[in-house]
Amino acid sequence: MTAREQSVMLLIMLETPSRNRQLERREATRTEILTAAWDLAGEKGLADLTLSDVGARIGMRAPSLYSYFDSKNAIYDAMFGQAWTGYLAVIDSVEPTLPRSPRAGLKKIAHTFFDYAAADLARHQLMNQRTIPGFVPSPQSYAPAVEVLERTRGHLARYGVTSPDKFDMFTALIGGLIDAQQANQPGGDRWARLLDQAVDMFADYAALPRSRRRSP
Amino acid sequence: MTAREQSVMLLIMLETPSRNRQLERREATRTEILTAAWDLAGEKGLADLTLSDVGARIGMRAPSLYSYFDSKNAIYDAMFGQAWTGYLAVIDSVEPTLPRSPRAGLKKIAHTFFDYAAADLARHQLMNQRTIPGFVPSPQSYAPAVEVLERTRGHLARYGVTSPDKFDMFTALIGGLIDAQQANQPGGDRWARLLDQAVDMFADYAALPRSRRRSP
DNA sequence: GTCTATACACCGATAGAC
DNA sequence: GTCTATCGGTGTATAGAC
Repeated sequence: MTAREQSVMLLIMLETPSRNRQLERREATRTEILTAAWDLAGEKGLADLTLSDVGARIGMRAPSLYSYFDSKNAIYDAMFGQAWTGYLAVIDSVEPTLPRSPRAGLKKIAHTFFDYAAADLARHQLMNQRTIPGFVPSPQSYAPAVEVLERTRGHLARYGVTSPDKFDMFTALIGGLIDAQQANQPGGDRWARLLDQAVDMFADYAALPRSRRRSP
Repeated sequence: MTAREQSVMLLIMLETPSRNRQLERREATRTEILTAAWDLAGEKGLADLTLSDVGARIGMRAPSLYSYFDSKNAIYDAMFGQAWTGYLAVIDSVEPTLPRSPRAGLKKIAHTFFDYAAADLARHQLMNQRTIPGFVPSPQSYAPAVEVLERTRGHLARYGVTSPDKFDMFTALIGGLIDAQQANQPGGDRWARLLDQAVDMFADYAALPRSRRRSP
């Protein structure tokens, strides 16, 4: 390390306290904006989100939001990242309790994802549909989505579902139940009730053992 | 029939030719508007449809469209009706060629619906998702959607799928493949390839015969 | 550095001239 | 029936107050 590098580092260290407080305040406001955005997306619909409404909800004018986000699409992008990061946290909390039995495990995974998607239509649309024209998540925001996919792939592999086609079939099946529920009867349980049957149907197709009493 | 009623009727009959021409012209313009709307929805996204663009495409100003539709939502509504009426026509043409075998029949139905939905993302979103906040189809436009559902229910019943739960499972399964394809890889075939496997999986679950050689 | 004020181009919708 | 003009909105951008 050169002398110049040392002095630069010292400067950074000295500045760090106030700098951290600024960054923390900024991050807190960003979070406040996103919370307001989620609320409004839930109330008025994802596509009807307006910067005026978001600003008004936290005592700000619309243009002030541009101090925290580059554009409206940047807000959608941050929401996209939050949604998938949030589900990653759900996975973290559920993972230790996953049962050993393949069918029970797949059911737990299916219910967990279904419940997360069904709890918020706007979030589901942002995560899993192309509701906002032209919206493409940034690599940063897409990363947690990829990690969710990889983690889920690992879980299914542990249960004996190794082929990519079967994995795609599983996600499409559960996603189909979610989409049907959200599109035709949001808040209801007409398709939610079918989750366990769906998993058993898939498990038979994937030739997973029926129960621990069966052959390996 | 009173004399007054007779004269009124005569008046109507005399007026009918020109009146019909007016109505036909009006209907032609409405169709022209909807065609332009479909094109633009496909190019810019369903939610980014604007009346200015629609009007410009047919040599009209935006306000002039209000002579043919009460609102932008009324245009969406008419498009919704067209989409489902169009699929009803597809059903009409496919119905006579439906195979006797349950599995082959279900596969034909699945492929037919998949292809129709996959051919147009905007149409799929309007038909099967809640992309436009607050949009609720009118009873008039919803009618063909209901008829499609009833017709399909009849087809599945003919193949031995009679329980409502199994019918919901089938539509969710095929819909899930469509949604996955449209959301993750529009225009591709990663989930389309799985259609036949999906139908077989469902047929096993619904305990449909494997082939004509089997027991009844 | 953060926010307000202001401006721009565009949206859906309405009123009224022709 | 189609137009222009207009209204209250929108997302976006910048200038400048504090």
